[in-house]
Parts: sequence; structure tokens; C-alpha cells
Amino acid sequence: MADVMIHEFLLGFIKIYILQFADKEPVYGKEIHDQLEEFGFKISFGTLYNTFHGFEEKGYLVHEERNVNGKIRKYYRITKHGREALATAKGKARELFTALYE
Amino acid sequence: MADVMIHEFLLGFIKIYILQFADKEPVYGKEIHDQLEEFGFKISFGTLYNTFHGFEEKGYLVHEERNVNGKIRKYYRITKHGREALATAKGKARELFTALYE
DNA sequence: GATCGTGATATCAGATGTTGATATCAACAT
DNA sequence: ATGTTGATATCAACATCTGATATCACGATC
Repeated sequence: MADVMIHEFLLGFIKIYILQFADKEPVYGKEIHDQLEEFGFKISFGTLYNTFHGFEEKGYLVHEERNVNGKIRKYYRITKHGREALATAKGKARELFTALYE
Repeated sequence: MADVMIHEFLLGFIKIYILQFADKEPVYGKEIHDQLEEFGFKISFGTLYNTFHGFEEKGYLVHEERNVNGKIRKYYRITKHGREALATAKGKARELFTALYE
């Protein structure tokens, strides 16, 4: 029940977090999926990979393939444009967040 | 451009804000729509009224009709159950927010 | 008491976003 | 070749969002 609610409210927020993560270090899909799940946030693989593709189309992220233990991973990292978008999104998120906690 | 992005990221967050607002004082649709717009957040009337109805179905809000200057407004206020949902959502939002700014 | 104006709410068809089960992929092992 | 494995991709079914338009309830005007 809380799961559904959290999802309705925070899926968009999770997408900001993906950009943020990719700003700190290159990330790949499964990693972020599992990490989010660990903290009680869920995003389906369908949405997750689609989000990566969308961000790449918008020029927020670029990816590079790496072979890790014989498996291909696509590591995404942020671009200049993505960093600008992230800053804007964070700023707006902060505004709303402040309104929640003032 | 920023508008679209903000929306993709923050629509869910805006819904938490609606609950929060209804926790402080009774609110009606147009009021919150215009107030959000003033701060650069947009939510369509379709989504907004649908959100009110959904929250009422879930038992988060109840409404009461008031005649103001000869016009009917539906003022929504939060319920006990809604307050619990709000607290949960705010807690989770804080977790994500903290991750963004640490 | 019929018609109009107004602020607000409701609707719903079309567009867009999400899901998750399933398919596919690339590398390595046997 | 065939199988295994970790990961990514797909896509039909489903859910959500939009916004133009309709509707509502009341008061005013004639």
C-alpha cells in the first residue's frame, strides 16, 4: 500500500536521482535498480532502461560499454547539458521540498 | 523546455504538496492550481481534479462545499489517514532529497 | 422566470508514460 | 555447438495525464 503511494509520488524524483548518481560516477542500469530497491524505491526495468534511453536522446547522458567478468554493461555518465538539467531540477525540487518542511 | 523537464520530474512531488497544503488549511482546486503556476509549477486541471477525487477515494481528503460570492467551491481538507500518508511520503521524499544534496 | 455571465468543477478521447514478462545479447565455459 | 549468466531491450497491456470542452450552481438583469 505504502509502496504504491510512494511510487505515485516519487517516481519522477527517482529520475533526478539517476542523473545525480551519473554525475558522481558512471552507472549502469541493474546497479541503480538494485540500489534503489535496497532503499525501498522501486522502478521497473522497462521504465529504467527507457529513462536511460530518453536521457541519452535528450543529451543528458552518454554511455560506454564495458566488459566486466565477461558481461557487457553500459555505463552512463552525465554531460554538460545533463548537469545543467540536473541543477535546474534540483533547484525546483528544493523549492517544493522547502514548502513541505517550512 | 525546462517546463517539460520539471513536469516529468516533479508532478508526483506536487501531489505531496497538495496533501500538505490541505493539512494546513482547506483548499480548493483553482486556488492550488493558480498558486502552483505562480511558482512555476504546472498541473493540468484534468490531473488536478482527478487527483482530488483519487485522494478522496483513498480516504486522504474529504470535501465540503462552500458558496463564495455566489460560486460553489469544494474545499478539501486532510483526514487522519491522509495525514499518515503524508508523513510517510514526506519521509521518503526526505530520504531522496538528502541523497541529492549530500 | 428566462437568459446571461461567471468562477469553478467535471469529463473524456487522445496522447503519453509505466509495467513486467519475455526475448535478446555478448562473452565465457564445457 | 550448446549452455549459462548478467545484463539490456522490447512491447502489448495497462495506467496516467492533458486540455479543450461541457457542465454546474448561483446571482444579476431584464
